[in-house]
Amino acid sequence: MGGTAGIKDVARLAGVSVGTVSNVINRPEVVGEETRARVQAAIEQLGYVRSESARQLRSGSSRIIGLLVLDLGNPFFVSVARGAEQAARAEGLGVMVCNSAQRLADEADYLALFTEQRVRGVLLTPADAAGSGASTLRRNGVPFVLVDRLAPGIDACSVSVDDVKGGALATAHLLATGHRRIAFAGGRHRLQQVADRRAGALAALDGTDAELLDLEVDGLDVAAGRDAGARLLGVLPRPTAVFCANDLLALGVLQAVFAAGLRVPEDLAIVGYDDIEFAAAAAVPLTSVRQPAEAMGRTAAELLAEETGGGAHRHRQVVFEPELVVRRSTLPGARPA
Amino acid sequence: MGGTAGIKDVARLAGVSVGTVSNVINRPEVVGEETRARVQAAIEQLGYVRSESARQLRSGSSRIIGLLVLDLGNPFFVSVARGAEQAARAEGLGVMVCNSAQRLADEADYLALFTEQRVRGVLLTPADAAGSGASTLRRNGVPFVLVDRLAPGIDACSVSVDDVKGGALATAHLLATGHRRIAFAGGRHRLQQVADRRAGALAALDGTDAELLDLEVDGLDVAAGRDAGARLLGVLPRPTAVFCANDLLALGVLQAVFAAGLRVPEDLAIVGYDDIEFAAAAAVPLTSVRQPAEAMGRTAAELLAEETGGGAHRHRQVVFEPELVVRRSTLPGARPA
DNA sequence: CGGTCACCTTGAAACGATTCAAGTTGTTGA
DNA sequence: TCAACAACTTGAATCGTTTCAAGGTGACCG
Repeated sequence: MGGTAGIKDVARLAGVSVGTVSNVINRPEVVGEETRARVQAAIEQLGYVRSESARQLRSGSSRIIGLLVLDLGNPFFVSVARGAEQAARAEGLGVMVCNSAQRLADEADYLALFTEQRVRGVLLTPADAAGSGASTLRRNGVPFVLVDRLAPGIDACSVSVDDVKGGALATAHLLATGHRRIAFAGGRHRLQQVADRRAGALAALDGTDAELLDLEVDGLDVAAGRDAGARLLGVLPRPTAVFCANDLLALGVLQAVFAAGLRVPEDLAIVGYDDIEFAAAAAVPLTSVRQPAEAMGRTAAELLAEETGGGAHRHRQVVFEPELVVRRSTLPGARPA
Repeated sequence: MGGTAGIKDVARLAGVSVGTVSNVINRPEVVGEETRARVQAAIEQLGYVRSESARQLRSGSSRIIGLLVLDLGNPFFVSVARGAEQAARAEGLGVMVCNSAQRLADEADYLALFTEQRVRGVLLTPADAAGSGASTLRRNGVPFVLVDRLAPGIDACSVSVDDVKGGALATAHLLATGHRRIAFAGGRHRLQQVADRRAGALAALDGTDAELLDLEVDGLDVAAGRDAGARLLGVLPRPTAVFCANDLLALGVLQAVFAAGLRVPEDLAIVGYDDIEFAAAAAVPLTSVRQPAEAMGRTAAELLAEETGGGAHRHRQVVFEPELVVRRSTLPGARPA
């Protein structure tokens, strides 16, 4: 036992050549039945485990794909990862999940790690609008699929959701329920997704008498939401609704509203984005824009598998549709006049 | 460019031997200044990236550690992963995060993947009480640290929290706020953590006139909690409080209570476990038992680094203390007589 | 009986790095 | 002038696989 037995040891014990052992492992059908059994027995007996690095070095291809997500603390990305993992397993591939936490430096580090590992390919949720990560990969010849992001001008596959439309859906809903003074928690964030959702909101507002108040945030998590919520409540005249760039922010805003002794949706209506599971379980169940997270992960992994699978492949841009889920946090009803 | 330049190409371009290039990369201080600059330039120019599999094959040691968690959908484990990642980076190591989803078959698959990769070591949250994963790793000579689990009888490091104590804390709190009929959502689950929390609850109840009702669950997520909650409300006489094996269950129970038109804590008090961020943001903020998730991940990675770092090492069992965080879901007050 | 074929097995040449004993310079001190 | 030494560089051996041309055997056919 011990991880130290090599293919040579197996060959010696079974009384065959190393080539035959390799065949038993990789192309059992070409090996004679009796020989195969003898080799299998030797493998068992020695506890032989093949060295993936040697395999990869010689054969040139890796069995793992890298997945770099923007924020593992956001259940949305966890769902994406789950979907990717499922699809990858179906192809016999492993997934190495890493978290850039929206830091460009970390993104670069992980991409370098992936490149050194010669992973089969990378599923990337880019941390910046410029797409520096994508160009690094391109330069190094690493196949990749952009996730949660269109790839305009970048010659690659991508899987995304129409965020402009999502932002418009959310905002149209707020308009329809009578709001005219609406805040956008997300401000002028550098993430494309946030900018798109905001653009959708502006588009929905266009031609109405309603106005949008930009509320800067300094992260996209619950803590940032609490902070933004507290600031929002100080704004006069106070907006009657807030559209948050994601559900984590929305949950934070909700906490801030409660901490101030106010009510949702009476004093402030809230719309989130992503429809994570916790949005439905919140203090006041959150209206949110749902994205098909698992399907995105799955599709991305499938596109990558196709691209690196040897067959024909043309880059594709898969765009999913967002869907508004209305819950109590925007329930029309008694609001200040 | 392209990922195809090897160390030989660099050597040729720089007009030196491959040994020197290797030295520039790994031991720059032994190379003459002028040569080093020339080699660096060649590396840049060719976009050379060293092949990790070749490096690993020859040098025998990998730069990545595997982390296999029970449930990535549980923010508790995401925090553990974050902690592990931090510590790993500090040691110059990468982390490959995988999700066994509590399925033994998946656990086995991922451990096999880690073993083939010859990872530096594995951080394992075992999916069964028997510790089959641990013995697989032991048999293959892969160093590992158990996470969120004591290692009784297993000769390995471990990082855990005193779950019996946590269960006792939660239950003592319920007793102190007047409850006598308490349900335990988690039933006779095969996970050691769940069993321990239940044991702690029983211990706290010992010698009192209170009773514990086992409520089976068929997962440890929000959906299972909703289901268990619905069943709980049908039990007569209805328990006045429920202690849930984790916060996801608790959030699900909370939803079920609301769906039935009842109130928390008046009709049912709820205590969760883990104190995930969403517990505080819930419909009714949840009382919960906090575990130092990031510290656990960090410590586990450090122990592994020490064990595989070459220096002296003796296996250690690090046990953290749980801490009760009281919130509104158990606020003493009007309860049915 | 020779030729063909199917079937199985062999063994050596990669893959791309690291390592290390040995070699080459250049400098210093006696 | 030479020995000793420091500073740097070299190139071959090696890690554990996969791959593949070539070899061996026996069966079958004409």
